[in-house]
This record gives sequence, C-alpha cells and structure tokens, in this order.
Amino acid sequence: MVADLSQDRPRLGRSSTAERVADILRDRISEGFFQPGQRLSEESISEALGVSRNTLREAFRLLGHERLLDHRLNRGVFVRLPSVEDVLDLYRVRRVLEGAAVRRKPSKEALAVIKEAVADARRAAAGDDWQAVGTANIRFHQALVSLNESPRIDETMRQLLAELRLVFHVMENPRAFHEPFLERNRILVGLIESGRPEEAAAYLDDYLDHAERLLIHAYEPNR
Amino acid sequence: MVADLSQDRPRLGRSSTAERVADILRDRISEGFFQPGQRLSEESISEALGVSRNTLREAFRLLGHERLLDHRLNRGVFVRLPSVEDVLDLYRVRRVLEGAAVRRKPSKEALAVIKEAVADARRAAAGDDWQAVGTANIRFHQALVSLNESPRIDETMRQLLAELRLVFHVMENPRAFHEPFLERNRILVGLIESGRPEEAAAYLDDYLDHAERLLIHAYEPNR
DNA sequence: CTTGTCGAATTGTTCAACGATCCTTACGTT
DNA sequence: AACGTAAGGATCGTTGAACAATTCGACAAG
Repeated sequence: MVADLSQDRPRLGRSSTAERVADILRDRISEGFFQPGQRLSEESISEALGVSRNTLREAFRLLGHERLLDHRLNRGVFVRLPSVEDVLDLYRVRRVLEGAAVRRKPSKEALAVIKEAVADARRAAAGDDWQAVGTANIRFHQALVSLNESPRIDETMRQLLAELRLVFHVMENPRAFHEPFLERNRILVGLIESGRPEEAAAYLDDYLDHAERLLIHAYEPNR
Repeated sequence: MVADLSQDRPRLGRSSTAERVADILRDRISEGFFQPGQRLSEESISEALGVSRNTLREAFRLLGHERLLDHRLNRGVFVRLPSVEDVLDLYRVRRVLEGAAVRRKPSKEALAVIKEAVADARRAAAGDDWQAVGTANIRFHQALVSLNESPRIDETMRQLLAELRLVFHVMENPRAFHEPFLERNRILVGLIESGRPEEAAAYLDDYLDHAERLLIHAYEPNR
C-alpha cells in the first residue's frame, strides 16, 4: 500500500542551515531576548552560532521579509521597532482578517480549538500567570482567523502576531493589557457559536477599537 | 519649510545588489520569460547577471518568500508552479481582502483610480490588446483592495496577484479569460459608487466564484 | 524489471579578502 | 556656539574560490 505517502512529503523537505538559523533568531526575537531596536552584528552572531556570514545573511533576508528585522544598507540589521503607524496598520489588517473569520460558519473542530484557547487564558489568569495569558490570547486570535480555512491567511496572521509581539516587548506592563479582554473573548465566542455572525462582527470591531486605543495610548516607541 | 520630507524617506534607502537582482528576476518571472516549473541555475544566472553566487542566493531567498520561487534543498530553485489547491486558496484570500474593501466608503481619489483602471481595460479590449487588458484588470483589483487603506494589505495583494500571474502563464488562452469581466467591473464600481456596500459585496462574491470556476476549469498544472 | 553502484553536475556552506559606507572624534573655520 | 572638514576604525556589501553534501542519470548485476 503506497497510499497517501504524499501526505508526508512536507516532512521530507528538511531545512537548510540558513532556515534553521532563521528559526533560532525568530524565537529569540519573539521571546524578547533580542529587543526591538537592537542591532544584530553579523560578525558576532555568525561566530556565536558557528555559521558563516553568508549563511547568516541569508537568514537575515528571510526575517527581514517577515518584518521582524529591519535591513539598513551598510548599517546592518536591527530588530524591528514598529512605529505607531505600524500598529494602526496591524489593527487594520486584524479587522479585515478576523472580521471575515467571525462571519463564517465555524466547524465543530475549529470552534473547539477556539474555546480551548479561551479556557486556557482564563485558567492562566486565575493562576496569575500573565505570560501564559498572553500566549493563550494569541492562540485564540490565531484560531479565530483559522476559521477562514486559508493557509495563506493563517500565515499572514502568524506574521502579524509576531510583529505585534514586538510592540508588547517595548510596553511597560503588557500583562495588565490582556486582562480586560478575557471576558470579551467569551462573549465573542458565544455570538459566533449561536450563529449570529453580524453581531459577532460588530462586537469584534468594537473589541479591536478598544484594544487598539489602549495599545496606542500605552505605546511609546521612542522610549 | 521642512514639511513632509519624511515622505521621500523610502527613496533614501537605496537598494543592495541582491535586491536589484531580485527585481530583475521578479520582472522576468512575471512577464513569463522564466516559465513556471523551470529551474533557475545558480551558475548560469549569476554569470549572466555578473554577480556572485552568494549575492544571487540572497535574491533567491527574497523571491522564495514571495512564493514566486520554490526552493528545494540541494536541487535548486524553480519558478513556482501553483497547484489547484493554491488557486483555491488565492481566491479565498481575494474574497476576504476585496470583500472588506468594497464594504468601505471610498474616497474620491481612490474611486478615480479604480474607474480609470476599468476604463483602461475597456479601451485595451476595444483595441484587441488582451495583454493590456490583463494588466489593467490587475490594476483594477489592486486599486479595489487599496480601499482598505492598509499598506500591509496592499503588499499582500501585490504578492497575491504576482502569484496569480504564474497561473495565467500556464493557461492556454489567458486572453479570453478576462473578457467576461469587463462588464462586471463596471457594475461593481457602480454599486460601490452609489453607496450600496452590501450589494457590492454580494456581487463581488458571485464575481469571484465565477472567475474561480472558470480558472480552475481551464487550469492544468500537469501539462 | 528491479536493485545496486558509480560518476558527473549542482547545490550548500565556509572562508578570506577588499572596497564601500557609515559613525565617531577631532580639528579648524566662520 | 554652530558648522564644515578630515581622518580613522568598524562594519557591511560583494566577490571568488574551495570543498563537502546531495541529487540524478546511466549502466551493470541480480
């Protein structure tokens, strides 16, 4: 039975060194080890990771295209520091992607994933683990967008949230930021679940307006 | 008057050789000089363009991230040949991005750009220049999406349309494909202009369904 | 017809080198 | 004090060469 081995095909394409380097750097950036605005020296990093400068530069190109790094000619690469305008644009995209998502009739499985993310967030909040609240919240919105059932949209959202994480890394207290939205997540899911897409969309718009306002207000990129 | 010099800022950041190489290759791919599925040899292309292999590889990474090239480890880069599944996904994204666009109240300027694209397409059709019809049509949809007023969404759409162009390059007669949509473009613009967003959205959905069906039917990636 | 083996061709990665550009500092001019 | 200039060092941009790793096709063996 040679059946459906083609499904395992993705696993076959291993990754090159440059891609693995990009994975490492992406993790480091997303966890805040490399802070927004910080310069990443080709020499020191290539030496630290034990790869050549050329390979590292290929990795830099990848992350630059994901908007995590800022490539300035002859000056090197910097961890991107989103501007206020960037934040506004990120929320414009969110309104479009999440808005389209909540208007769709959700499958049982997708809904389950969403509800689990909400539950995780509340559980983490109860345990005062605001780091976990943040990641659960991100999982929630990622799951929400996955209602569109489009790999490309999922990928776009992944990048968007990674970029948004940069914003959180320069905020003074990102923890308290998520708190007001735990309840709203529940309500939003309720509207979706009960088949009222237009109400859900309207509620979401207000949700995002609120979040955006809070975020912009607390965000000072020129700290 | 130091006013609004910040607008010229992008022009300040010149481009590296790798980026310029990427521009050239992108043009060549989009015009069909390099055909989908074709392998791009590092040696021959780097020699032909007079750049080193390392620099060319950086350019390849950029285009790979735009989904124009397919990087297969140890086998080289190939001009991407979208699958039928890819086409379906591209239309999912279009429905989301264009759908959100037509629901927005358009500015006078944006509307003018859109109408001009429609007019250009009709003019080209009258002159039997189906190449020009295709590009005008693409301009139309790009302008439509720009109603979202989001740089990131514009960029996403640009990449999406570049990818769609790959699909057209493997079709037998992409010319006749655009013809039925000239009239629909007019109608759609009319609905937007007269401030009936929901009707426009509904009409657009039908529009995209129709286009997708035609395209899938005529598309045979395994030629 | 299937499987194993060999060799050519191409990619993956590294390394060293040099010019180009930027940043800093210092110095002099107005 | 503000500005222009010059020198120096650091880092990036790009190149060319080299070698290892991998793929692919051809051909021999079973």
